[in-house]
Amino acid sequence: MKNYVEDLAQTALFVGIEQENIEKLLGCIQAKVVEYKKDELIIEEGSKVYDFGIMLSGHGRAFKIDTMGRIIIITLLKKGSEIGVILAAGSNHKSPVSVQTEEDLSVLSVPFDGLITRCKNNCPQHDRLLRNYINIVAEKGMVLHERIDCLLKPTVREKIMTYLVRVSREQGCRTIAIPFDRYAMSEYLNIERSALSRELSKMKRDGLIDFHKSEFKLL
Amino acid sequence: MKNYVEDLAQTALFVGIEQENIEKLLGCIQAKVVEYKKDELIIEEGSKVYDFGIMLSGHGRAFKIDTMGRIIIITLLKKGSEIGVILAAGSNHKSPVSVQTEEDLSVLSVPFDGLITRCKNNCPQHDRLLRNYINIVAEKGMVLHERIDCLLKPTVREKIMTYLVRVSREQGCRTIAIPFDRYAMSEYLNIERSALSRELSKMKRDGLIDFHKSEFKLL
DNA sequence: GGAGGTATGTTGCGTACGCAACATAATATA
DNA sequence: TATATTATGTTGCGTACGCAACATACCTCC
Repeated sequence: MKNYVEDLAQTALFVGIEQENIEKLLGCIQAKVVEYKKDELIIEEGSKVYDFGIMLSGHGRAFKIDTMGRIIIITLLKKGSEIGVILAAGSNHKSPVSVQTEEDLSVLSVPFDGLITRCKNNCPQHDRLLRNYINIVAEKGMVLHERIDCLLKPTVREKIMTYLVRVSREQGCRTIAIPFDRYAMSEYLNIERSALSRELSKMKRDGLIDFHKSEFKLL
Repeated sequence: MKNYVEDLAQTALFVGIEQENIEKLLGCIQAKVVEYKKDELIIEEGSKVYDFGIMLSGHGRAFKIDTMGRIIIITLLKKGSEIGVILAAGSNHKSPVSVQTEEDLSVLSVPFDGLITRCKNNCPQHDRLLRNYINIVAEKGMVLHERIDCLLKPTVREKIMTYLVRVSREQGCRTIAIPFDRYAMSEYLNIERSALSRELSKMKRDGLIDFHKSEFKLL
C-alpha cells in the first residue's frame, strides 16, 4: 500500500491532502489494493457496485454491448482514473457498463460507505476527501453534459465544431491537440469514421479549420 | 422559511431528516429563500454558480442557445427540482445553461460551501444531508448517461426502443406512461418529430409496440 | 354544437450521411 | 530498403431521415 501513496497524492481524490495523512486515511476508509489479470472484469454489466476504484497502474476500458452485439466504448481508463464513482454514490448501483483491464494491473478499491461515513477519529482530512469526491462526481457529470452538447447538433459539421471549439476554449488556444485518433473521435461524436474524414476535409477546403492528424487549428 | 419545511421534507435533499431538524439545518447551511418573477433568469449561461437551489414552487426550464440561435431545452423544472447541483459542486462553476422561470416562483438557495463545510454544532443531520447531496449529483450523472445511451443508437427505431425498454424496466411493466409529449420525446431522442411519428407507426404495424398518445406497450 | 387551437399522424421530396471499397500516408518490423 | 500494418483520406451508391406541407384527432371555450 505504502508505495502507492506518492501516486495517490497526484489523483483528484487526494488532491490537497499531504502524503502522511493519505496513509492514515486509507485505513480509515477501509481502502484496499486489488490486483487484476489481463482482460479480467473489474465491473460486470448489470452487477451492483458499492465500491469505487482508483487505477493504480495499467490501462482499461469501460464499455457496453448493445442489443445488436456492437461494442460501445464509454471511457478509456489509465493510471489515476476513477472507476464506478457515480455508481457507488448513486442509489441504484446497478452498472450499465462493464469495466475490463487491458493488462495486469492494480486498483485501489474503496467502499463508498467507508468514504461517506465519518470515522471515529474525526480526522479533518476526511472532509477534504469528501469534498474531492463530490468534485469528481460533479466533473463526471459535466463531461457527460459536454458530450451530449456535441451529440445534439444536427449535422456532422456542427458536431465537429462544437467539440473543437470546446477543446480550444479549455486549452485556451486556437491550435489544439485532441486526445483521439480519427476512429475514437468518430465514436465520441457518433459519426461514421469516413463521414468524419470527409467533413473534416470539406471544412479545411472551406477555410474553417486546418489539421494534421490530431492537431487542429481553428481559423 | 418555516412554511416550506414540510415540502422540503419530501425532497431528495432532505429525505430521511425529520422536519424539526430540517429547520435547524437550514440556518446551519445558510439557506435562504429567493423569489423570482415570471421569465426571470435564475442562472445565466456563462455565469459562475456557487449556490444550488431547490424549487419551492412553480415551473422553470434549463436551456441553452446554440450558435445557430436554436433554443435547446436541457431540463424542465418543477416544485422540488434541483438547480445547479452539479455546477455548484464542480470546480469550474461556469454554467453551460440558462435557467429561467415560467411564472412567479420561489427557490431555496444554498451556498455549496455552507453544505460542505462542517458546522460548529456538528449536527448529525449534516452527514445525512451530504450523503443525500452526493446521491443527487450521482443520479444526475446516471440520467445523463441514460440519455447518451439512446443518442448513440444509429437508427430512429433503436433510439426509441432503447428509451422505451429503459422506462419499462424502471416502471417494472410492459405497459408504460412516458413523461413526454411527442415533441418533447423527439427532442430528448434528438429526432425530428415527424420522423418519430413515422417510425412509431411503422413499429406499431410491425407488431413491436402499441401506443396511444403517451401510453406505450411493448409486445 | 361550432370554431379555434394544439397534439399527433401521414406523405413526397431531397440530401446528408452511413456503408463499403479502395487509395494513400504514416508507422512499425524485419 | 523492402514489407507488412495501421491510420487517414477519397469516392460512388443507396437510403434513412430531416423538412415542409397537409390531414386528422383531440381539447377548450363560447
